[in-house]
Amino acid sequence: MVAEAAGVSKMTASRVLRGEGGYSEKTKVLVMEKVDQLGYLPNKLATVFAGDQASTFVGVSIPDLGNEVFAHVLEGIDRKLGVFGHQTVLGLTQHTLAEEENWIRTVLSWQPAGLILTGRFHSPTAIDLLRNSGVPIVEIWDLNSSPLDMSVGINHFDSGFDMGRYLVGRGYRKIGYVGTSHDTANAATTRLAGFGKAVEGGGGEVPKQLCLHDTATYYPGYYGTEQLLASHRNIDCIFYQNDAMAFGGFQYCVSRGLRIPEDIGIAGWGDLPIASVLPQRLTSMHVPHLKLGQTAAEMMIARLSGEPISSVTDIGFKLIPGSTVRNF
Amino acid sequence: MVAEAAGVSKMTASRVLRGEGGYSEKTKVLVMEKVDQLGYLPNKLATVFAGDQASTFVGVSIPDLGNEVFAHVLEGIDRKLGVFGHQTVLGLTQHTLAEEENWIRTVLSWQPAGLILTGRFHSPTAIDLLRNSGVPIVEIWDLNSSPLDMSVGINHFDSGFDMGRYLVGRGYRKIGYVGTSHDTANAATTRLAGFGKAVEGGGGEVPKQLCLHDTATYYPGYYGTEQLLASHRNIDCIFYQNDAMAFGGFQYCVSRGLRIPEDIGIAGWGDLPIASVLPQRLTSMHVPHLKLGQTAAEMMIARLSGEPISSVTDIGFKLIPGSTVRNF
DNA sequence: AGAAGCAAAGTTACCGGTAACGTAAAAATA
DNA sequence: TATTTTTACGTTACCGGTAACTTTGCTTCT
Repeated sequence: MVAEAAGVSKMTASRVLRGEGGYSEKTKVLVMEKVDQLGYLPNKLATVFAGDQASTFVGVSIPDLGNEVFAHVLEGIDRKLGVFGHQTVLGLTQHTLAEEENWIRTVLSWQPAGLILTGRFHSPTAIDLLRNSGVPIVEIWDLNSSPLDMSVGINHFDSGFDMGRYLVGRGYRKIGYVGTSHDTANAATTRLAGFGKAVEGGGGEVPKQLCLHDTATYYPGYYGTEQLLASHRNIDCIFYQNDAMAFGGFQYCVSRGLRIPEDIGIAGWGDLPIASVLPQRLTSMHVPHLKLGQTAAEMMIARLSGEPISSVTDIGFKLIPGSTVRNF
Repeated sequence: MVAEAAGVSKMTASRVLRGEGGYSEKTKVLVMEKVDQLGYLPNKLATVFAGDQASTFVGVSIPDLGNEVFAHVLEGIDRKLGVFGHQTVLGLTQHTLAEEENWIRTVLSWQPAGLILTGRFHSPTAIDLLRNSGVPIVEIWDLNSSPLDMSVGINHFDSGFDMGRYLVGRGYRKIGYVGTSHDTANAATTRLAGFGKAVEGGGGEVPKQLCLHDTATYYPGYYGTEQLLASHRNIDCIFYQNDAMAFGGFQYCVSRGLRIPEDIGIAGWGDLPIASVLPQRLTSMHVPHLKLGQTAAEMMIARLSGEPISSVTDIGFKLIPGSTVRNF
């Protein structure tokens, strides 16, 4: 420690730095002088390593940032964590459990205060690691009713089901789905399952078009729609993985001269900002992304400070009728 | 260290774990057995703290993630860093130097391998901290020709200037600007300065509409356009801070029955994915965001491994003519 | 058989903080 | 004035790894 250049023991310097008392005013001034002079910064590694202080890292895994939804969730998390003096260690898992597992191993070796993971599916090894680590864990996005530790999110199956029931209720029967596909089951998969159940239960069918290994954004929505419509006849409505894809699909339909909702209905999911400026209000499903992230961070903080909290929080969703599906 | 449960000294266990030799096969098996059994994970804090190994953290500061541009840059950085075994410690600075300074102080106390900072403006204290720390630093986004250490990005003044000259060349003279505004000068400010110079130098003028403390995305583009057009007459073209805002403005103009580009020209910036699905090709400025992030990470890695690199990389931009400005 | 060489360990010290305890001098009290 | 208490420090040990050095026991060679 450089502050012994002030001619005191490092213990005294440590006391001054932490302001815990037990030193004279004279000594304090002397030490602080040297601190300024040398631009001394404490080494947090040492404190945390010695176990004298808890770590302030929180590992946060996110599938990808090309999807606005996750970018907002991450923003919510990091902002809230920052307020409480915690730092985010980011991990982009690219929708694969193997990447997640690797990242978990690495982050755990850094002795984090906790982990926030997107999704409720993890590799068996990852689950072992997590259980063994003993650190607080929040699983987000896909509500896990029996979480490893804590969970915040929504029930994606139900949200898909509700949308399916709504569209069937509007009289649609051949409702296409356009989304992306990855190696790992995820929330979108669950949503689609719920959607399919509702539509098929209502006497309809769901032709699917999955854009493999693509990011759920505008252009895949555009070309996915093109492919879907080329391979199926009489589709009367399309449900998209999210609003960005729905917007891409919307533009494709418009470019083909299709009237919305007269010729074809369009439904998105997520209620992203872009929906606020479309010529028609997009039928969608509102999910409070930023709040979800903030809640995850708050649950983590609460757990770290020993406050009692319920381990599962359903953040809820709300169907937005919009005008891109018919409303007879 | 738990592996001494195997009945060997911790040094022997350490040797086995690192595979550096000097132990018998029997001992190796014994130790590895215990490792598996106990789910042992090495404590990186200890290794790095002792100085026996370099840290694998890289601090990355980003203004906000609501702006897709930065989300993509971050994605590029994190992916590339991950490939080389480094972790991103995120800092969202909310466009303020004070936040950045606080974050820098905290991250430096964690002994990071390096820092990647967005922008070339930093508080004086921050600059002191950075200089003193001795860690490699990459300033991104806004090209800094005399960087603290390294810099990757584009010359925003020039990119604004080029766009201004282009629009003047298309015959526009009263070209509005819609963007956001924050306490700190940033790349958008610089861009606007270049734009203003070109337009005014060409005999035009630039009425401005700045959305204070808002995120540069769709809706501010929409309402900013409304305000701009309400407070100025005869605006023949609008230049936006980015494509998302331009899209919001585009929608506002369409909703008002304005024809594009006949009644009003629209120019964005950044060439975001959304531009790929619009009914008209948006006039914009292409910037390789993902590549920018990757390059930043590569420069950092190169510096860390002692490879010689040039400290300033101009990643370049390219004007996309599009069809939202007239093309006579 | 004795010396030399080598493989397979063990020992010690250190990184930079802080807890816990020790101590000398000054201040308060008897 | 003698004794206790308090203030203002200093010392030692520890966190979990690893570098550098030492020790032990077994081969191998002369």
